[in-house]
Amino acid sequence: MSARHEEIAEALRQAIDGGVYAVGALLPSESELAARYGVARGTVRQAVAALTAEGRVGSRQGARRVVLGNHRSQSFAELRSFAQWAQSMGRTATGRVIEQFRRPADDEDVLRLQLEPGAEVLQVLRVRGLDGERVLVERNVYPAWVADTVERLPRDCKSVVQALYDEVGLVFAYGEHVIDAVAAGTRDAELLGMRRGAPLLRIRRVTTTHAGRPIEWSDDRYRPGSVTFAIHNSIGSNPLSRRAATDDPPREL
Amino acid sequence: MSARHEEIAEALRQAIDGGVYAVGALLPSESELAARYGVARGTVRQAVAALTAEGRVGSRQGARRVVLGNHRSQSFAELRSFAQWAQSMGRTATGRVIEQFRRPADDEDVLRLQLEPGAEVLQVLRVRGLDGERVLVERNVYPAWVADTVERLPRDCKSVVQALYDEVGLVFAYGEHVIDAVAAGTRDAELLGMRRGAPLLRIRRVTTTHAGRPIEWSDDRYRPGSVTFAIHNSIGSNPLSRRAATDDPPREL
DNA sequence: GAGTGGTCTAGACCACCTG
DNA sequence: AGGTGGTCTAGACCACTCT
Repeated sequence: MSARHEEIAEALRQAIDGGVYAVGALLPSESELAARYGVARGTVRQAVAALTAEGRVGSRQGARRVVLGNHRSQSFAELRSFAQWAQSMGRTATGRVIEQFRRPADDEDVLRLQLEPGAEVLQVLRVRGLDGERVLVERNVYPAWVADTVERLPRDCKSVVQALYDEVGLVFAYGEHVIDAVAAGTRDAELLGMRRGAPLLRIRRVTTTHAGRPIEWSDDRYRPGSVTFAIHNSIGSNPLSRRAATDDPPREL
Repeated sequence: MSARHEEIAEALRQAIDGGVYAVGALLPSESELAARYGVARGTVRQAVAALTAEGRVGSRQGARRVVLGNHRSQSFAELRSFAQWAQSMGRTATGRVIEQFRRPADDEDVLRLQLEPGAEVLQVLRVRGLDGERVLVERNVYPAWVADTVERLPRDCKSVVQALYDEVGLVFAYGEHVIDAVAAGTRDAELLGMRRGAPLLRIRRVTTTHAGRPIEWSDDRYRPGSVTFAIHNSIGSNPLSRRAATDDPPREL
């Protein structure tokens, strides 16, 4: 938060949330903001670009920026682990390992984790909860080079992401998430206390290091109603994409 | 595509897709790209910022940019309507109005569309398909000020968004989407040819004009397997929460 | 036509990563 | 220590919107 443009962005966020600029109202022009904060116009542009990306203001050439909303929505804007996300919402995350074993990589593992055929992977099945309520079933697959460290973690480890950072300095830097819906399998139903076949929100994710090396892939199945995901979207640009059905058939683990 | 930074971004995209820069490889430095394309560094930064937002490259201070992937997923960023998105993928979208009627706004309508209590809305139930296959059930609610125009559209109108633009110059500029999973109701099941209770991916959306005025809200229920949604994600500027600066510096593998 | 945001330049300094 | 990306400046011109 030391960068000047971030300070300005935060000041504008608070002004919007505080009602100084109502929803539907116009923001001051870039030049005026530049004068007000004593910075160059480019710095103001960096600040308002952040608000635009968050969906708080809209922007079009030739017209003043418009305040679109003052929601403090928690989206995928930043890569957060479940535990970290929960914490930032002021809630308590729990986690428990149900099952954990090594096995040879199958075709899907080889593809997603960029492994050599025949490599070994570590599969972990976890149930995670929020404030004591069971919320999701998580199936992770780790390549061999992180398996040892993961296996050494306590089985009720609250945040695997945090633990791997603390233990070996491993950073979960980038993620790609694919979202769809799936019926609860027998195992899912049992673990979440729902009936078999109930709808679950599924997020399949590959996480990589800064260098783009895959650290894990995961199949997370959320009980609906406990967590929702929001995306803001403009005619300009934002990081959600829609794709036609691909070559990944659902499978039961 | 006339802006120089967009041309450069597109050139880099093609270089990545064409294998000039493999996944995991490093991009040339900003200075080198600036020299190569004969532009200032700021222009190169605009170009690579686009690639970063698309999840194609990763970026961190002090290190060269890394190629993360070469996906060719159509960006949903441009807030395309279903029909426009389908067309850009070379597929054929169909749509059919099942039911269309006016009714008084309920509490949900008033909230989402920012209406006065007692206002009238137009509700439309549509089924949409891709290449002849039924893919989603769409329930739209329009405020009175667009209802007339929507009612006049043909019942098999392929793209309502396009039609409203052509007819009255109305631009669907911003959207907020909330994603969850839901069980198919009797009506959903019937219309999509599935069994009742089957899992559907639900996206509830409010779309607004440039000025932030709501144009519609919609409850779209997708049959799983036909369309998936993807999000790219990076840790951004916020380093993975804190730890003591004295001991074990982060390592990268 | 006046005002606004979008693009672009040509510098500068700093924070950070890597050898 | 040298290179790289992140921040910032102070201009300029253009495309667009608004009235």
